[in-house]
Amino acid sequence: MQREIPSSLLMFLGYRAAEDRILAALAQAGFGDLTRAQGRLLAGMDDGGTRLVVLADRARIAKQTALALVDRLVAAGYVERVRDPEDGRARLVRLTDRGRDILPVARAEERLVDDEWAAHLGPRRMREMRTALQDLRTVVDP
Amino acid sequence: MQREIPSSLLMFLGYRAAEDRILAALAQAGFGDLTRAQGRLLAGMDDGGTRLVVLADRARIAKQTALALVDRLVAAGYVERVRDPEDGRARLVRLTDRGRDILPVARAEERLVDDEWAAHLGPRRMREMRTALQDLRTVVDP
DNA sequence: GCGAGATAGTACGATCATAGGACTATATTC
DNA sequence: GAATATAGTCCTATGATCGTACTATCTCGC
Repeated sequence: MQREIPSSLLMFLGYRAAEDRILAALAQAGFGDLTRAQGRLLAGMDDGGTRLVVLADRARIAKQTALALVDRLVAAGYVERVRDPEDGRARLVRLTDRGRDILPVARAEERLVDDEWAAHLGPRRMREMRTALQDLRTVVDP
Repeated sequence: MQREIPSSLLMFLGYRAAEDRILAALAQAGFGDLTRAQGRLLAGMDDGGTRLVVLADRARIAKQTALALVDRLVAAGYVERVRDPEDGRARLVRLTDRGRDILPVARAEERLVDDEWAAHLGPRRMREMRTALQDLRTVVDP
């Protein structure tokens, strides 16, 4: 009798496979210099710019780490820092035009992966899995 | 209308939360020197020892990376290297007595997390989510 | 208004994680 | 037995990660 595989490990496999796919698609589209950690940071950006601490929080990293990643992204021309009009301490990290070109590629691949998973499970089970995962957010992402 | 959250991101949240919990439990039990990457490597070990390339494959890292992690784990006294009787090129990475003490702690916390999730979703939905995740392995973990 | 405490960003420095390239020893295949 | 594949290793370079600590700014209670 085989030990039960923890749900979290199953999630790791899915997450990691999807991330690999997105990174590969980005490389294909000319964004081969993006690293995994940079990608995770970018995934947390919203239109109009995002504060460093928010990015760090979303990517589950310390703000010093986020700072280093943003520095690299700035150097690569993907994001820029602008003043936050609402808070003199803060600055907003915002996508440049080049950075904005990443989004459609990443989202298309994200969507493709989701569609493949849905094709494998069938629409009903896929929907159920997704709602279950979403419901777990209250436990997992407080 | 909010953009749909990709399933893979939902999985990341779950995986990461569980990993944090396990790491915290291990630290509590006196294994505070274990890092995230070391933990992921240890999670891939089976009784009787495991080859480096297998560990690398399971943790989704290059064998050079696995080598470095095993070196640290050896130095920390958690694993040892023994000859592989079936292959002169290979060596088996095996848990020491101290390393074996990690397992019950990690598994108990793993289980606790799974139980909490089940309590939140209810047994039926938890079961459905798990089987869906398991079915995705053929797509995601070829 | 003002002072105490919280928060945003940053800097420094140490350590770990990660992998490309290349090499050796052993196995496998034909 | 020769050609090829595989397991482990070394060297090296780069990236990721965070503890500690500091400054500037904001917020809240008085």
